[in-house]
Amino acid sequence: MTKSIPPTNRSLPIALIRAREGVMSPIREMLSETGITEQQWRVLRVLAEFGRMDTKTLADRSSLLFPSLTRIAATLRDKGFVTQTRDDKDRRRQFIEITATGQKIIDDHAPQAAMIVAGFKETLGDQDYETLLDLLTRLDPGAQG
Amino acid sequence: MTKSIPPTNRSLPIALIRAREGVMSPIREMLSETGITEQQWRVLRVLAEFGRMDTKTLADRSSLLFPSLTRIAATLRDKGFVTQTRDDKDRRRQFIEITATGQKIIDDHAPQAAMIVAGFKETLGDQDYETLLDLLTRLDPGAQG
DNA sequence: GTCATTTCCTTAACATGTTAATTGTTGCCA
DNA sequence: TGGCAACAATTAACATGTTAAGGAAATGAC
Repeated sequence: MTKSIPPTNRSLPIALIRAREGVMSPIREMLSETGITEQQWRVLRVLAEFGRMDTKTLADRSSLLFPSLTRIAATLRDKGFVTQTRDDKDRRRQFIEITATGQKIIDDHAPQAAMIVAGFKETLGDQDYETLLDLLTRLDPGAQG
Repeated sequence: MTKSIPPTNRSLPIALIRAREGVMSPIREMLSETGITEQQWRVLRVLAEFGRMDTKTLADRSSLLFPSLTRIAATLRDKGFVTQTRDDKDRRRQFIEITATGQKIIDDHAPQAAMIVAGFKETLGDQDYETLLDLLTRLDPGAQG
């Protein structure tokens, strides 16, 4: 019994990629009319949910690496969806806040996003859906617990 | 009861991203010494498992889009890990095959990859691991069933 | 106070993801 | 056979992922 890697059709990394693609495809389609990307949407959602915060916290909550967030923040600022302000007490740090224009993007598309997610919840069933979220969380070393 | 999107910590797309990052991080670390990327590894694995095949099938089995595969195939060819040959009967099509050098990359690192995956299997337990794979597959519209 | 260290953020460089446009071939059919 | 639709693959353009290096500001030892 050799210890070879599993066939690709039962590979966890590939399964994760395909599932993500399946979930993101309709969301990307929905976002295409807004002109913002999936990651920009994620940043706006975090800002809408938690309010003004520093860049490190934002990167963590958005699951983005710093270099990506730097670019995305610049893009969103240029589009007028967020504002960037320096921390006067520590001028290295920076705070980011969603604007009314950015909030409108969220408000206008949140219902449709909710419907898409509800569709997947229905596909799996409420119980399996929660089970899936729990199992995924257990693969995330950053999750507390 | 407003129908708003779920908080980001119970968001399916974000949970998928974080789980993928948790799983891929040690695999990327393992691959860093080989000089190939995670996607290049995936392509080589598919070729090692199924043998010579046309580009469309390879893209499908590797879960890669065509433009990505074009670049990756060129990179792997330059590194001597795969060969590309035109189909004489239909000169639009192309076949890709792993070389002995490429196969050696797989052979040399497959055990370590297997150990990493086994670690996650142990983390979740055999039962939950299989459950997770099943649930993920149900989110993939490309999966038959 | 000064300098090395640390921290936060940005840039750089390269690979991939994504969509759209383009090129080269094949097949069809009037 | 001539022309057009369909197809395979590439290229282009832009955004992000990833790692490494760089720059500015704060911290701490002395």
